[in-house]
Amino acid sequence: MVELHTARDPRFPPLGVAVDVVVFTVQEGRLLVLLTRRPDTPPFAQHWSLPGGFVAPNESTDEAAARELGAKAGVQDVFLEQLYTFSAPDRDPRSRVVSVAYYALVSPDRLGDQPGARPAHWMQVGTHADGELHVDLPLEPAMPQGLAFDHALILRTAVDRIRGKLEYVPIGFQLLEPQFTLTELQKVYEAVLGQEIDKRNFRSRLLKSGLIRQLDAVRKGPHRPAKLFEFTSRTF
Amino acid sequence: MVELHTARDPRFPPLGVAVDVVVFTVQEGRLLVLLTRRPDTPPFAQHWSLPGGFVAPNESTDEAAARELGAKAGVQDVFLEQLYTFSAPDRDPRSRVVSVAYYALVSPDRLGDQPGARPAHWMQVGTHADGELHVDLPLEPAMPQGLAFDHALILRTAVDRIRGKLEYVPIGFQLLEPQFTLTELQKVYEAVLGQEIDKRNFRSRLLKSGLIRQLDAVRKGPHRPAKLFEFTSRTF
DNA sequence: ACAAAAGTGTTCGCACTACACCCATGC
DNA sequence: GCATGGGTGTAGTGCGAACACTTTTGT
Repeated sequence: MVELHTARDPRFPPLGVAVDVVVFTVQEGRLLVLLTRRPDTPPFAQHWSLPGGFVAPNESTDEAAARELGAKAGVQDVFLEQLYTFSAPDRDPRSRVVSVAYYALVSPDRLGDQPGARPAHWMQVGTHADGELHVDLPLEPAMPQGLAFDHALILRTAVDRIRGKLEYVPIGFQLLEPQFTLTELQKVYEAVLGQEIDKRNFRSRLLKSGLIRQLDAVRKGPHRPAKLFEFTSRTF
Repeated sequence: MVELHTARDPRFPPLGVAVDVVVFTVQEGRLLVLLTRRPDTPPFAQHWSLPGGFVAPNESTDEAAARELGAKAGVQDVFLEQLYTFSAPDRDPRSRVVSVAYYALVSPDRLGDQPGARPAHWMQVGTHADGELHVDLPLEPAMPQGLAFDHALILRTAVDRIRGKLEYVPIGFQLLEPQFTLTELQKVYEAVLGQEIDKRNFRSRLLKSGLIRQLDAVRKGPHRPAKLFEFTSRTF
């Protein structure tokens, strides 16, 4: 802890502390992550990067992450949890910056306009057959490849986390509107996990779990209407 | 991230960054945690606290935690993982300090002398019937009660983590010598989980898992000798 | 009537739980 | 021979995995 110095010990100067937020959503069966464009100046000029920013003196990293989420994605009161802290001394080539990474889950209906000053876009996170991830960065001419800083590592860590967590914590509903059909819920699971799920097993498991409750309404579509469900509790 | 300023933006000054390490060991069926004594000066004068210290400019938090572990507990090359980052603005009343907490698992045979300048002691972590934790702090006269800073929260987070992790990752062997008996392993599990385990179920589960291999040696004692085992891999 | 998505049950194997007695050794 | 910890098996139950066809609606 803090014993080695009282005010400032020159061997241990304060460091830059930032938050980076991996914002996920699922649309049309695809897992999407929000990326922003780096400025035209080095380092990583014009690369894509995770939204993030420095922590202010009077706020926790949780608050800084929530603030970033509002500023860059235009959303509030969404699922947001700490992921991991990345601290390699050279992760930012300009100066020492420790990044406390967060991940957020946002349902498409809560996505507002993106008020960010620089462009922010939703990119699909795909899974190769060998388990490797790839982000579908647009291949504009002369577009730099790869994510800025160590953001590819942060993204991979975040995807691993939500996949592991999805299997034993009901976080899937964070990516859906309050009312949903079982097929919609299954599509979310499949998008996050990157693999298909058996429909009958999925449905019986969810119904037995007591996590969801059937409503008296249906979603009409071009075919047979689907029963609507809601989660029994929005907190857990 | 770094985009908001290049060198230094006065709204986002650098912050103190420290590591705190929750070092666990198991001895005689008791889960122990290493605590150090705060100095005689505020804040938290003479309170017990987790070992920790500031992060140097040229090291990662992983390296800082390993360095702390060597300095305060006298051990190297032990299991050490990042736990969580604690960042409440007022968690250190003197100045803003963000703490990246780690937890370590050390087997008793690897514990060396404690080279720390101030006293460090192993305190038992017990579990009440209602699930609450308690640390058996020595009740010296005029001894301040409770851990310094937010260290009670960090400890509780660490205990929850190793309990959850023990059930699906083989971390138990980190707390044992390379060769061990099944009873010794079971005692470790019971100490960490804070509850008793059925002997037959425990043994059949471990043997079926393939994680351990029986050796041709036995541990002699005052009674029937016990077969010795080792873990099939020391990495996972 | 046809296309498309919704909805539904059974079997099988495995893992977890509960539970009680004999065995090998030192003293 | 006795005290002490080491070592073993079975029955019951619940959960996840595999697997294919019928139903309902819109067009």
